[in-house]
Amino acid sequence: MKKAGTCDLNTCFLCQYSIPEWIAAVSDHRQHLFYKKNETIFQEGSPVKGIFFLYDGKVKVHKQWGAEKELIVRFAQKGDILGHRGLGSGDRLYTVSATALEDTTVCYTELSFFEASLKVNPSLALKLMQFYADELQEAERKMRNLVHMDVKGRLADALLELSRLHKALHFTISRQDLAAFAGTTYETIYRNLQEFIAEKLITAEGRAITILNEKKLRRYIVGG
Amino acid sequence: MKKAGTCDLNTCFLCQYSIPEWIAAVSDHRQHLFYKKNETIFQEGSPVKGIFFLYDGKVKVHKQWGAEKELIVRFAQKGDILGHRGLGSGDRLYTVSATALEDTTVCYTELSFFEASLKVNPSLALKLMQFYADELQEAERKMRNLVHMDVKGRLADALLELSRLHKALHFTISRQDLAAFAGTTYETIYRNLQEFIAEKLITAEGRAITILNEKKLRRYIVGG
DNA sequence: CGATCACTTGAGTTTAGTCAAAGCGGGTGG
DNA sequence: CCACCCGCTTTGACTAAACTCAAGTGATCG
Repeated sequence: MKKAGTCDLNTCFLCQYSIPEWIAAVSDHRQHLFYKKNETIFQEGSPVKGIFFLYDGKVKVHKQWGAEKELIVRFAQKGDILGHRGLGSGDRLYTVSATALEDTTVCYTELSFFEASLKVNPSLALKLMQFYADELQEAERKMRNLVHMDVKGRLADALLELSRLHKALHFTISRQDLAAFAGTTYETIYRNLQEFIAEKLITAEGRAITILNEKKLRRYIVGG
Repeated sequence: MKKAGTCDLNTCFLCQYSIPEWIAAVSDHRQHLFYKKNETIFQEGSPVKGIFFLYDGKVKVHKQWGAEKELIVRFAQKGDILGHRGLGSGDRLYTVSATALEDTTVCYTELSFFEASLKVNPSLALKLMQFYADELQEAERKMRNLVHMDVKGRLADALLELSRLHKALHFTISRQDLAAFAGTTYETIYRNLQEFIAEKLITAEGRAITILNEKKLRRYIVGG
């Protein structure tokens, strides 16, 4: 990780919702940090120091289980907030890790300054609240899927979500990460991807995946 | 559901965090509603009209899957907020249902008034944000458990959480609900409960469950 | 007294997780 | 240049957890 220049005011959450009186303070308190591919931005269990806004790059947010296993909770895109799970009422420890999937630039703010911003700026707090509400809904939808859908359905859901995130039918992801995102194992993902390829719903060349038939893919998500 | 009297100012979230100028308005805009056991408070998929605060009773918050299957997302206790998932940025539809587990009184507020309160009262918004952050953490922890823990571990976790919610080692819950909470089926829960009983970690008389050995129960939650 | 409903138990099936091994570049250093 | 090693992919075989189905049991209620 190394430091870099400053952030244009309209990319991140914090800046977009800054009230005029506060813009100067925001400029003073934020800094740009640069992370290389595969570098850890923060680690589950370590104390929360600050909040990150993703300025450029891709980041996975994941929870560990034992040494080997993980669950990817979310992929963050440009403009997204990172580290906000630390704002709860419990211990100030990260409950997830964040790892750069490509070279990534973030806009970083000390926790204390961010909390001060929230107090001073109700519309920021409101916006953040809304963001949480959305994340919570999504998390609960995923929980239901994990319980009631089979792996193939979850994989279809994961692929469609990735496509939505990238705003394209084509994107890149390792099978390992796909497995951790769909909540299953490498081999199972491998076999199910093969099936989707055989059905001509997708193509895959290494990590590059293209969705060919979104509609049929979506059928796997229905269930009862 | 029928209407009832008014709410003492200190039970719910909304009232506790009311700023002085707003208390009169809060009094005008809230009302008490009474729900009988098993009555639906709101239904997944229907439009969000307002926010509820649980004044007395127990409520399950659940997501449906097909006709038969459900997942219980959370049990609400006195003072808890209900319906807050509707505050996200998407459609204003409930993404979960809420059903009274016993006779229940709630303090109800129109959505528009609640949103106005949030704008006027930053500490309410902040408090709610923190609440969401906690819920999100918990939801993500549960997701990880669903993926990586076996049923016995999830049941142990569910039992301990219920005990924590009731602030007692003794509580009452149907096996059906226990299954929906742990993300599994009736029969599987039944068999695993038998095992816990055989190991003298709990007792169960019908729906009444008592935890005998919290420490050993907790061991089932560890995993890797 | 029959019907209904939840509880209890057994048996069979299935999905997906585990383990193991072979294949396949691609890069590195001898 | 070749041999080797590493990491990822591919595939097969086995295993086990837990879901499903089905049927028996017992209690309750009209």
